[in-house]
Amino acid sequence: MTSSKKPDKYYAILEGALKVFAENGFHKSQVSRIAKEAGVADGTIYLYFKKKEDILTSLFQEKLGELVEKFNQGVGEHMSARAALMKVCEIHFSELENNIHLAYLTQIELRQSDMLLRQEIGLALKRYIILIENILERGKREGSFRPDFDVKLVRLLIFGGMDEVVTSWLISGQKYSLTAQVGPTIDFFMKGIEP
Amino acid sequence: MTSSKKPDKYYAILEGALKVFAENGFHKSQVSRIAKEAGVADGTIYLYFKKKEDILTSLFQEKLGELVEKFNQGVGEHMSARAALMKVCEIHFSELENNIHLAYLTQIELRQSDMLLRQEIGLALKRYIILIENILERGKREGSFRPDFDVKLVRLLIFGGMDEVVTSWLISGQKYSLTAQVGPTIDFFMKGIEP
Amino acid sequence: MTSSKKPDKYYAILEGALKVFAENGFHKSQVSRIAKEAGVADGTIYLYFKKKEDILTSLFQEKLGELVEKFNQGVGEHMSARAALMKVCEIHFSELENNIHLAYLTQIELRQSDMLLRQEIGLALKRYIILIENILERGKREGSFRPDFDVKLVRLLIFGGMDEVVTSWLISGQKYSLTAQVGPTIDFFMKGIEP
Amino acid sequence: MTSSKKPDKYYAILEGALKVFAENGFHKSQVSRIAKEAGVADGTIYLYFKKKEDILTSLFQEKLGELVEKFNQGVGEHMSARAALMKVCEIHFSELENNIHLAYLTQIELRQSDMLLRQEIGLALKRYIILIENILERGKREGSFRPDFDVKLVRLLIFGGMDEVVTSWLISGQKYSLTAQVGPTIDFFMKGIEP
DNA sequence: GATGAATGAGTATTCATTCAT
DNA sequence: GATGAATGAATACTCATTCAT
Repeated sequence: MTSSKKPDKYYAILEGALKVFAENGFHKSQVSRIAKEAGVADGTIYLYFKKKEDILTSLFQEKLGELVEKFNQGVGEHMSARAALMKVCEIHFSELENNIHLAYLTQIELRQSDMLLRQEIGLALKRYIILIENILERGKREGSFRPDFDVKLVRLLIFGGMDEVVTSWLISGQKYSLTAQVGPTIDFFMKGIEP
Repeated sequence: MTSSKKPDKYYAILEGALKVFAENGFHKSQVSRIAKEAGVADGTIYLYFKKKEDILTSLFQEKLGELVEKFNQGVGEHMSARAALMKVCEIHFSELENNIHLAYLTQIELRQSDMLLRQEIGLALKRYIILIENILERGKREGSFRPDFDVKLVRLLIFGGMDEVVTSWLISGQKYSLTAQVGPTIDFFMKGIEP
Repeated sequence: MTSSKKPDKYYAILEGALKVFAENGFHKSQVSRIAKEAGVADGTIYLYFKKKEDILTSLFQEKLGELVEKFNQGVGEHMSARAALMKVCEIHFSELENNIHLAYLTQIELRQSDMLLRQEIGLALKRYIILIENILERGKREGSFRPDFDVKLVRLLIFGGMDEVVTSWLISGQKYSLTAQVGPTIDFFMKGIEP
Repeated sequence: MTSSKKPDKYYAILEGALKVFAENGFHKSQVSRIAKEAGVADGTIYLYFKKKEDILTSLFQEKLGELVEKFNQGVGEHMSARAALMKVCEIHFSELENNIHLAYLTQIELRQSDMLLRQEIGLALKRYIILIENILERGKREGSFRPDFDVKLVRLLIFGGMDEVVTSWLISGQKYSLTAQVGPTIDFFMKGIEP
């Protein structure tokens, strides 16, 4: 349970920023627009954030933190490795399908060119990455997965695959159901394409 | 055969931009910096490109066009579907491993937030996408791949997987060999992780 | 006897301002910094002063008032005009030498560009000016000074001379004794440079 | 002869700044106002000056340079020391009386609180200072001045005196003739006030 | 075609001042 | 009286784009 020590306005600004960034992208978003969206004065933003970029960074950390939390709550140790992997994919797809602003944030804004930012994101995602790797290792131990694959590489391939599916769905205009792709996706991860 | 109708300066500017964008990112790159790098006057750029953004777009089109060309040249109809898929992965990894500026461009800059840009990129990549899909369909027909997977979905999963491997390699500081990952990657695509 | 009708906080703020202004100059001094220095809340300052500029004005008036008071107390009617003039110079130099913040205030901050402010300062200094003029006139009457100089002009020349000596001493980094200059200064005022 | 290497716009901006600074003071002068006064675009200013403050600095240097030049041209070695001193005072008073904007600049703006700036001004004035000291020393050698005064101190007293006379004249609203004060001023410097 | 000096629109950030508590 | 969180006006500076030469 995360006790929210931060004042309401902090979150109001983040929510405003989430909307404005999703609509215009970081660079085309004006601070004053975020302030208006959050219902505060321009200057108030600077009581909570040092620079415009800090809003983006904090937004990532808060939102990715929440997301990672959901993965950790949704996936239990009692599940079979395969079931756990499916759960991960379900949560990944459904959370983003149900929160289009968050989807924009993660699939589009997250890919900023700033190397520093990328590395911060990496940290925020670390727990998610570890969760997937743990499942893979557990599957190997339990014998439900092949014993001979490189966990780190496969983790990248699985994460990258899901990520691309979400991005494609987003860019295409969300014309189809993302959660409907969970089954076939897991099927591919498990069996590959070899007959 | 690409008959280069464009004057030398056009390409000089693109090469300058490739370097400058890779070093600073699109938004932090000044047009005058690109001009200096290309050895032309600031104003000259506007004889070849309408806006700063057009440089980026043209750069994508030229560079992705060359890349796609390499895929098409490297992958023959005579190859088995499996061999073709491996060839695709080989080219994908080796071309980016051998051209770090291009890698930055595709893995980092390509992910700018502009939706329009993303769609243009989609078009530039279309032939690559089709190439992969053709291989998948050929494999199905030939019986070397399973007959029951969704080609479009699997294409996303394969492309996304490779893409993530490249990005991870790039962000980590290119500490290991990217081409060494071709074998295990294709192995995963073929067999999945099921024992 | 100055009955201090003003509450302690009024003076606390002025002392804080004296320090902050001396360190940063008026324009680069933040009100909140003065508040912190004075140990009060930002808003409290506005219970005692209408605007930031008023702090400066009040500071001048208080400090110059004290200074003028010292001149009036130090210089008696019983003294010879020459002795009185020397006393003025002694007090002028020693008071500023012994209070470096006050020296910064009078020699640097006092010279702000605001015409209104300059005129207020003129008023605050009026009693000092009159004191000097009185001495000059008394000297003329007593016959200890020449009868044929313009009192107002000479007062400017004397005041300006002392002022420049102080400023020079301050800017040079207070490397030498200011009070040691009293003798030669008065000597020049009395005899000029003619042999 | 100073060959003006700088382009016209450089001087146009300085003249605009001289006017605007004199009217409003440095801190209350907007860059865009200076640009308008100079007949150039806002951005053009930054082709010639790095920061707003640089305009002020350059202005000082140019204007004080011109002024010092006039002193050096007006005062010859053939003059008696006394005549030379009178010439200095004449030029000092008449140049400022005839150029009210310059008077504001030197008497008001020059007294900014920035220590760095003050020291730059000191350098720009150095040649003037040396000129006065040379006259004083020549007078001592020639026997037309007393042999026993401190040149540096007397230079401060003379410069400070003249300076105060100018400032007083300026603040009072230029109600009287400044040049009419030359005679009595020199008289005081020569003879002091002793009978 | 080529130049690069000139343009001027656009915006993050600061900080004096207010006012609900 | 005292507080300090909130306000929002104000502006130096950048840089993509233009256009006279």
